[in-house]
Amino acid sequence: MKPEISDFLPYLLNQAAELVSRDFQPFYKDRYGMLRTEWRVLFHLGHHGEMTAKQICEQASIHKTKVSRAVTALEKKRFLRRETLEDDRRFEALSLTPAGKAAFDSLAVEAAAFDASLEDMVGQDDFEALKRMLNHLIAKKS
Amino acid sequence: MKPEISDFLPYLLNQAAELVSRDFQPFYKDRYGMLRTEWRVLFHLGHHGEMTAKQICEQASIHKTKVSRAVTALEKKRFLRRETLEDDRRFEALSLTPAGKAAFDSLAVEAAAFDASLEDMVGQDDFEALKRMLNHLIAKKS
DNA sequence: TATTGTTATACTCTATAACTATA
DNA sequence: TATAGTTATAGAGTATAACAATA
Repeated sequence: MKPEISDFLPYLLNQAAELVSRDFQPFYKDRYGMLRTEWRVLFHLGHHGEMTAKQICEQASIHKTKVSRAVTALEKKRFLRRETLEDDRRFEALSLTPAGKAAFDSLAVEAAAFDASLEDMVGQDDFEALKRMLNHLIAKKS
Repeated sequence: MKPEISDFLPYLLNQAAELVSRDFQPFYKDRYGMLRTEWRVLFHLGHHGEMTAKQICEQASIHKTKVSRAVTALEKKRFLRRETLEDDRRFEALSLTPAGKAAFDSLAVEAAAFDASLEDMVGQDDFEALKRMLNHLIAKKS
C-alpha cells in the first residue's frame, strides 16, 4: 500500500506552514511594509529589549546574513536604531525606536489574536500538544 | 506577559517545515535533480497513475502555473509523457515513463523511511495526532 | 464566453562565499 | 587568527496577470 500525500509529514508541515503564513503576512506587510524576517527581528527586539545581532541569530535561529538585511531594512523604516558598543566595537546594541515599539505593540496584539484563532480551529488541548510536538521536532532537527 | 516566539504557531510551523524539508530534499534533488514541486507531481502520478494537470492541481493543492512548469521539467528529464485527450483537446493525460516509475518507486520507499524516522522522533501516538491536526488545519485554511 | 494550460514577470526566501572592521 | 556583521550572487519558491488553444 503506497502512502497518500496526506500521510507524508514533510508535505503536511509545509502546506500548513504556507497557508498559515499567508494568512498572517498581511498584518506585518500591508500596514508596515515588513518582510517575514523583519517581523521576526522586530518581535525579538520588542520582546527582549536591547540585543546584538548575534543574540538575535542565536535566539531566533536566523542566519546572520538574514538578520543583517532585516536590521538594515528596519533601520531604514525608522523602527530600529543601533549603537556601537564601546567595550567591543564589533558589536552593536539594537533597540526599537518609539515607532518600532508602537508597531511591535500593535502587531503583538494581532499575533496573539491570530494565534488564538488557530487555537479555536484545532481545540485547546490539541493546540498545546501541537506546539509541544513542533518544538520537540525543531529541537531534534536543529 | 508577552508571548515568546516558541508560542507562536506560524513560527513553529514554518521552522519545523523548513528543517524537515531541508533534510528530505537531498533524496529527490541530489539523485534526480528534481525541485520540490517536481517531486510532488511525480508522487501524485506514481500514486494515482494517469492524471491531467488539472486533477493534480486539485488533489495536491498546487497552482496550475507550478504544475505546468513541473510537468515541463519532468518531461525534459524523461520521467513523464503527455498525450492529448481526443475527447477534449484542452486536456493532456500525464503518465510516468519507466524511468519515472523507477524514480518514484525508489523515492516512495525513501519517503516512507524518512517519515518513519520522524515518527520515531516524536513517538507513535503523537505522530498520528500531529498528522491529524495538520490535516485538520489545512482543511480549515484551504 | 469559459476552461486548460503556458509564458512573463516580479517578489520573497534560502544558502553560501567573500569581504570589512575589530579584537 | 578569530569573531561580528556586510555584501554579492545564485537558486528556489510564490503570486498574478496576460496569453494561446480549445470548447
